[in-house]
Amino acid sequence: MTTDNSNSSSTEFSDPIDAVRPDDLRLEKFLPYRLSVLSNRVSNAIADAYSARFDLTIPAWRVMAILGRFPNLSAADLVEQTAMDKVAISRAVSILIKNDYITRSEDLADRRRQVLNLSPLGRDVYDRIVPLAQQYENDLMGSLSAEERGQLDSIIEKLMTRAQDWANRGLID
Amino acid sequence: MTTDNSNSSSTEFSDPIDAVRPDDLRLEKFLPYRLSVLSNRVSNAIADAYSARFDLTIPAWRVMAILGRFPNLSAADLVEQTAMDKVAISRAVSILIKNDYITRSEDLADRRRQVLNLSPLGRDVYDRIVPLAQQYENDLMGSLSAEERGQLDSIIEKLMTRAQDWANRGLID
DNA sequence: TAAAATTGGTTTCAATTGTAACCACTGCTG
DNA sequence: CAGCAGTGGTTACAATTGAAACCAATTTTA
Repeated sequence: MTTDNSNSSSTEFSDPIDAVRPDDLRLEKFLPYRLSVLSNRVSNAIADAYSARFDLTIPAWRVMAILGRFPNLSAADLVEQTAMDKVAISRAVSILIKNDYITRSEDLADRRRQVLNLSPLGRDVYDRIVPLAQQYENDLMGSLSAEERGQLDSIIEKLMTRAQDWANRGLID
Repeated sequence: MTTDNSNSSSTEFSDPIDAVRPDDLRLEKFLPYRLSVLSNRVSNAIADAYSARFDLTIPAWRVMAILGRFPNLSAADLVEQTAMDKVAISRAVSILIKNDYITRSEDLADRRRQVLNLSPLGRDVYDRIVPLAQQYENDLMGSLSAEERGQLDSIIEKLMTRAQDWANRGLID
């Protein structure tokens, strides 16, 4: 019920704002901008929560989130799973090891690889951080209807694919 | 259906998380994570385009986007319009002045303020950048149906509001 | 009307992040 | 096998970003 001002999607300007040049860009309606603001707000809030309670950065938390589900991964495996790059992983891992949240052991079969796992302490933290994360997620999702949640899911998927295409081939024009 | 019976506002944690291990968290379904990945992909692609063609960073571009629509703003006005902070604005402005994309003049009424405007060159660049930005936006939106575009608009609005609430009051728990 | 507090904006310094170079090891090719 | 390309991971260094201190002009207030 709160939702509607009329259909705000299309591009009609009957603006009161006199003499708006036809091709001005309205930043506040520009999707890349809005995504960026939204994502930053969300990430900052969560980053604060994690760092205050567990002394964890977001990259480090991501690594833990993956290791909690999938034991015995290497750094390279983490790169695959997290959309983070090698360097970020390497730094996150070294922090986590310093905190005794994860353990690192050599892979005997391939002495370049290191097998990573949550330590008992790390598992502990993981078990406490996951509900916190879920709380944030639920709170966020709680502002949407069940229907909207479904829509959002599929919309993000589509946008993600398109943006990925850009990275691969660039914007075609 | 799944996620809520608790009205999102309330503060009840009656969770029997005593002996029960929390569910694993699936990072790839976690909204904050997905937003972050999506936003980064989009921003990076666009940042590359801008910097390659106009030697502009995203913050600088944002400042131009606003000044193109609203002349005679001060840095403080820009802070209001862009969700960027003072420092970022100050840096963007100084780059833009160095490039001769904008002009800065003293406000006689208040000698702390500086009135900013696009220079003729800046207006020129603006007129070329806006269509490029719109092309990206259209391409992104092109992956959605008209209906989805409307849904996305209102969903973002809601999420934005919720995330803003966090910033103000923190997650209530 | 002289402090004191506020506002506009910049500078400084530390922390974060990205890029490239790098070392150690593996695996292939000849 | 020797040599060389590729992989796993870290290090070094530059660029970006954020937080706090700061200067100058303005407003408040006692």
